[in-house]
Amino acid sequence: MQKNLAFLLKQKGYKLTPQRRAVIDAIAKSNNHVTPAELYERAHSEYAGVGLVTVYRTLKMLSGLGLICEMHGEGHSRSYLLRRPAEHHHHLVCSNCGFVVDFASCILKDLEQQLVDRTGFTMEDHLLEFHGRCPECQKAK
Amino acid sequence: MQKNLAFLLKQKGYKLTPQRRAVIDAIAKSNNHVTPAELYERAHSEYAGVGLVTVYRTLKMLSGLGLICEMHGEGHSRSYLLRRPAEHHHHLVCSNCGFVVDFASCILKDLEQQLVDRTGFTMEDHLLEFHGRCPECQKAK
DNA sequence: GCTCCAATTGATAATGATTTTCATTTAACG
DNA sequence: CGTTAAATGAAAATCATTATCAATTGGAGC
Repeated sequence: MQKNLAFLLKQKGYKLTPQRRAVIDAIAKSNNHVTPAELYERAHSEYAGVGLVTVYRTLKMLSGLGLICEMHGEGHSRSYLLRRPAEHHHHLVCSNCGFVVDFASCILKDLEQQLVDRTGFTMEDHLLEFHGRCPECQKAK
Repeated sequence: MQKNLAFLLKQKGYKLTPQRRAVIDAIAKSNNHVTPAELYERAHSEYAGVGLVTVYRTLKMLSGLGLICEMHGEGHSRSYLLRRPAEHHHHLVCSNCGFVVDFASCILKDLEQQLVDRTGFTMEDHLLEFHGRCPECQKAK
């Protein structure tokens, strides 16, 4: 289990229940994005006392704390989740197997400034994802 | 009603029903992105013979033809839709009122190439959205 | 105009993801 | 230990979206 995550939870005044432990464990162990349902399956098999509802609640909490982040897919439009490498970053996702590569890019700063100048918007956030085929899946096909 | 859209439909071998007319009208008239539910409301009030199911079906068809495109939001994660200015482009969305500015940007080509070189992925698509406050909403607040 | 047939339709039911409700349990504190 | 607010699971409630299916209809050919 990720000591830092668990510790941070306590710090923020959240109780550290075995259910949350199980969910956090399951996220920490997965090196891809996962759906709440998948996460439930994994967490539940480790510790039977975890319900799907609690998975949703825990994910919302972790998301609120900025410890995980949501994924937005192409066609699906169902929300996925992924562990976050702390700083601002973006995702490159394999459309076949779901493998995710994180990358940090501030190439957008220029573009952002151009848009601000042109439109008068104030910027809050942006969303950038690339979709393609990872090397493994290229071989497989 | 958008003559070009209706005409294109016919060209592609789709029947031009009054229901579809109403839905296309409603999209063409709205200058923001709209949910299927909103669209149903508008189309239905114009022509009562339009059901929600038909809205979904028509949207899927239009999307397949590349005449409209889906939006992926921040928190919501429900799929939105917007009329499309034909070519590849991205969106700048006001997080308050939903006003959308389209912009074309190929600034991503460089980044895309970098990622290809570094990861071995083949690229299929990407998703880029900026979120902020439009000038109107800045004033209002 | 009329006929005909595949395409289209709406009502309804089904599905699937997420949220709410609520009575019960429990972590963390003293 | 005892207390208490927070957290829990089960079940029901909400949503958005899709599938089913019998009835309707656009439009090509006459």
